Amino acid sequence: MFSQAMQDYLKAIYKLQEQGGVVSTSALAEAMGVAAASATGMVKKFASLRLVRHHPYQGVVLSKAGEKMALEVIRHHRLLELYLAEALGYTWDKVHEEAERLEHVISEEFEEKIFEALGRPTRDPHGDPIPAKDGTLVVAEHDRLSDLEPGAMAVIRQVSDSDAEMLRYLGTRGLVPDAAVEVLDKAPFNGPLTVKTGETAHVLGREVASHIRVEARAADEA
Amino acid sequence: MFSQAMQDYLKAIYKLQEQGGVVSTSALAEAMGVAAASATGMVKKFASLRLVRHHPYQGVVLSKAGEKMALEVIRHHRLLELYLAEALGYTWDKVHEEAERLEHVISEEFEEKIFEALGRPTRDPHGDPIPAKDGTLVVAEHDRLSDLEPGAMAVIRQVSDSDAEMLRYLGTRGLVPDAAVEVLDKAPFNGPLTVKTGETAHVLGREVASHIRVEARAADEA
DNA sequence: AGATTTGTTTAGGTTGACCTAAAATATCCG
DNA sequence: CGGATATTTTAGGTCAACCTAAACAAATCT
Repeated sequence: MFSQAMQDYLKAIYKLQEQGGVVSTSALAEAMGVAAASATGMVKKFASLRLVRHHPYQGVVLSKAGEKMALEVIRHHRLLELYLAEALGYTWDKVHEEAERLEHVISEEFEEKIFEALGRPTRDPHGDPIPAKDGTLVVAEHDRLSDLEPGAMAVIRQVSDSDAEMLRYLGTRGLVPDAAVEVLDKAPFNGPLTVKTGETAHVLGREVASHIRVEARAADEA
Repeated sequence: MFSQAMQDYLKAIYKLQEQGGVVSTSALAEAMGVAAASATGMVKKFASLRLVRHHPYQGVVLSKAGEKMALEVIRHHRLLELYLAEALGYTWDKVHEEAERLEHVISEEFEEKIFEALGRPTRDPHGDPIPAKDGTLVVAEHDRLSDLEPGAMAVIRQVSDSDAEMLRYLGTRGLVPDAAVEVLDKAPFNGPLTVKTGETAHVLGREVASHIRVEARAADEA
């Protein structure tokens, strides 16, 4: 019985850890949209619950238990996104927000039901891996756009009839187009992504039907 | 932006009003499982928001606005129950609990999607009417078991392969079998319900496939 | 190394929803 | 009618999650 707030904090720590490596209290506060003091308080609580290890000024690290809890929430989130899109015909730009609220209240049974209904998927619509029930998560090489080589091509599965909608959605995921620049600045190359329609292709190790393509280019080409 | 607690209070007031007529603060507290003082506080808040009219010692009455909000939550609840059962294969005994949590977080869009997916239903699996989006609710004659004439017959739609499960579920809804006695004590007749299997029939104004039947009998017959 | 900048924590306060105990106010009944 | 009983409200407190402002500690720059 962990509060919604706690679940959100765990998820945020996990995501920051995944991207940045070191997670400072202030980065956490920033990500959560709360004051630094609030993050400190929550970190102390987590530390006392052994969900994180905390070395002041050096960041927090999720313990095995903490990571597992974070992954449970993320599993819920990704399964929900997929379910909303596939089963209820949500457009991708709406899926995230709805899943954000539902992820905290669905039962294990609900999770199980949609998991089965979707045919036991292992990746969500954007190619992000869905953690297993046991807290296992396999992150493949080149899973993230920011890991792509210059000139590599990433194809994102079709979302809806409206490309604009999908792009807006990807924007909220920090990928395209504004946020992409930000993400890519930390990547091995620098430069804008160009976005245009394409056709079916293999993407991130998996064949998908698609008509939208995200091309990564080196900065000088732009 | 009304809190989950407030939504639950509104729903509780609505239900009490529907059954009992007069809703005292203590009855509300009882229904909500909180101390009387807590109910008083919430009632005062509602009164200041013009969601209820409150005449101390004479009970609270939902205003038009309050009733509309209550019905929105109930609509969510009933649509969810139906969806969980029909689309995800939930057994009836699990449906209520899950809907109870989901009802507070789904968006209007989610509501709309499942409403359409279900073919714009007007009644939930137990025959309870589903309020319309605009807060309209038609309560047909004899909609409730407790309104039935002695000897009348109510058929409840099939739930799962396990009759026991369904009966347990109905129990939580205050209908069968323990709770039924309580409800029926306030009804025009007195006595136990006998519950046994039957076959397809018209029920509460609507034809349903069923193999479970709830028979209401007058006390002297029992 | 010392001072400034940056990041972190502490101290103290607010809010919403709850609680218990005590006080106030109706209702009921002889 | 007046007191016993029941209901309702007030008063004061707790807890979780947030806040601001101030104190403190580390890192960084010259």
